[in-house]
Amino acid sequence: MKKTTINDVAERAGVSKATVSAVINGKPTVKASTRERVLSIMKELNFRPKGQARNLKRTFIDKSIGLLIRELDNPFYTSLAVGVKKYANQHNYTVFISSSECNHQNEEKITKLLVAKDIKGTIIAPVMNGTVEIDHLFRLKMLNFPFVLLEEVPGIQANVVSINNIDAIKKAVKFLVDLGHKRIIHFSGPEYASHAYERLKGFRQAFSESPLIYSDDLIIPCGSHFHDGLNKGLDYFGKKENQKFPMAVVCYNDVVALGLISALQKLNIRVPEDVSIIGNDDIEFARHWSPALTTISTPIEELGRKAAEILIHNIEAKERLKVKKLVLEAQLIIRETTCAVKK
Amino acid sequence: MKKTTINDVAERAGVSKATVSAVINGKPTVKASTRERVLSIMKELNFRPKGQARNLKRTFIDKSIGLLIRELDNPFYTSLAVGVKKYANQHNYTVFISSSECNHQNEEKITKLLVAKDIKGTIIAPVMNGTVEIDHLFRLKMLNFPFVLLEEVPGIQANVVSINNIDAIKKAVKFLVDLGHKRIIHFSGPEYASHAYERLKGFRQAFSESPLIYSDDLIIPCGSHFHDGLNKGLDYFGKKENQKFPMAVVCYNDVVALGLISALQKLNIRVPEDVSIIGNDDIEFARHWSPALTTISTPIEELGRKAAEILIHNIEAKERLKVKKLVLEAQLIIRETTCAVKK
DNA sequence: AATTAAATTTGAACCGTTTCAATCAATATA
DNA sequence: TATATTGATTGAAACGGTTCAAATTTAATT
Repeated sequence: MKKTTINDVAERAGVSKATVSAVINGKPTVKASTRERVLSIMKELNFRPKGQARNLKRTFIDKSIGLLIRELDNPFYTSLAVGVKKYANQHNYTVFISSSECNHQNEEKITKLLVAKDIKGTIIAPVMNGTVEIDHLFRLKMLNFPFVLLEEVPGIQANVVSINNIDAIKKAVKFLVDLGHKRIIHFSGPEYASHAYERLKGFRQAFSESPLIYSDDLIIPCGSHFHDGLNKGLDYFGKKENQKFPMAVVCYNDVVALGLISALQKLNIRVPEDVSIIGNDDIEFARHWSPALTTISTPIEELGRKAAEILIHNIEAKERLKVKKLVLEAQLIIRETTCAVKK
Repeated sequence: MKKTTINDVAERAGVSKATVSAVINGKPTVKASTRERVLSIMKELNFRPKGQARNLKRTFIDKSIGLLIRELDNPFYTSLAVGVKKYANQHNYTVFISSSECNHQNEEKITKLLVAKDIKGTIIAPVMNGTVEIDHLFRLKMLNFPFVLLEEVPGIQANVVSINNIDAIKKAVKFLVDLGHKRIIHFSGPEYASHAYERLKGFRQAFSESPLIYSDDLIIPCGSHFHDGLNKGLDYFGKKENQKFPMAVVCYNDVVALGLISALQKLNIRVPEDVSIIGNDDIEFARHWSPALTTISTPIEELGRKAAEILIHNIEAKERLKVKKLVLEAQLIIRETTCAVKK
């Protein structure tokens, strides 16, 4: 069962394929009656001219980049996309976003498609759940397909723009320690998301640089959504043995932190007097919540903008460029969900 | 300044282009030393094999659809994308999202790219700011490129899946009227977004079906973000002459409604005793806010799923299909930001 | 060294369009 | 009526890869 081609249309219409082509492209030279006939046969045969073949001969100015994210409904990636888009649009590039949903197969499939479709380059937030798979990245390098990673991938020499998540969490923990907190726990993010992993790592490192002693039960596996924070919060703080106040929780992200606050309100536990809370991302809701959320502000939009900048620079470069690594710093924003421990 | 092609590489490496092709595709038949040589020349010449040309001959299973949205950072489109993605992934399709940012030129450019890249079809949330431009949609029809619209576009006979926004707002207004409200205003959305326009239209129609009398100053132009609701709220209710309580506000969307609530809290105006508020979308935050937001729940994810279903059905259909129109109904969710007017 | 088998490489056809100089048809002009 | 002009159509050559049967080279066997 072959697809119908321009030849089929031409034959059926009793004209040459050059004429059909002229109709497709709206050339004014073709006679009205011919055009009508060809058009109706195109419709009848459900003819879809193959874009790939068309672009082979004609010169089609095509400025397009990909943005391969991990999750669609994570505000982190929304901000990121906004940053990418702003820079890209200024430079006349169209961006196509696709999500791997943290599945490696998907990531691979998407990169293949980007290459197949002759997208000019892509930004990738790589899936990194335990085992690192990098074959597809090597492939991109072999094909000289420009890309920039939003995270360092072991074994791959490539452009990376990332946020210093480890340091960010360390700042948060240090802040709490300085406030006199002795009991600090972490509501951690989805395992597959590697910035979640980094935040976890930062949490551990912070302990080793403080008088506190780390133990694995300080990590409460949570997730990335409001209901994760809410449910895990109800679950954890619903148990009497966990209510050793005052204490503090560093959350994977703001949405989880807000969910946790709701949980604590339902349980009549005071924020911040009983439990201090620190979020991560500084989404718009964070500052408007009551109490306003203390959080770590990661320059996400900036991250996107920088990534786009490097990518587009690579795409348009004549010569081969040196690989570039860029690390953006996060910042602690102190609001109302943290307070000092009373002596 | 020509691009380097497979011929350049072949010549430089002293092999035939068939061999270079074999290297590109990782065929195991090529001798290791040859592979190395070719590879290094590919790198030296910065050779990027043209995907379009590659796919001409080989058979590459390519299941991809586009999703053309209006705004990146609008939760409406995030939910929509999730719905589309769920259905698409089940059927092995990859979705590429791109945003027009409500600019017509962009919309046109994106559709052109989708066609050029041989994406198999697309879902479109058309920009509709006043003047309707439909040339690009006609073009899609001519090329038999499958698409489904998320809104009826006058003059275009196409698949449409939409939400009955008009009726949704009418339900909201009727509910308020039944509660005894006499003064009901509308914080309207961005002018370019046509569902914002529909909601406005529903608001007007609701008046004509009630004892109330419509007047244009009941419409407060606002926007779609939290800060829009917040700032407009402070602005409007900061003025003494607008404080005719009790009254009610129907908001363009939830985020605006939540912003408005924050504004009222700052102004020490009670919700819902002084001002009843109704949102739109039923985002996750709505139910968790305090007070929990009364809102209109639009089946957004369902909208996306249905659109994807129809699109993919069209893509895979052998014969030409009849155009399909589907309207999904919204539902009023009563929570804590609305109350009856005391006699 | 001759023969056979296995490993590499290659020439030429092909994929489905666009392009454009050349041709053919229709109309206007002398 | 012959000729020039304009309008429509077309044939054949690209475009930049992939494919695969056939040719060539290298290694193994007798």
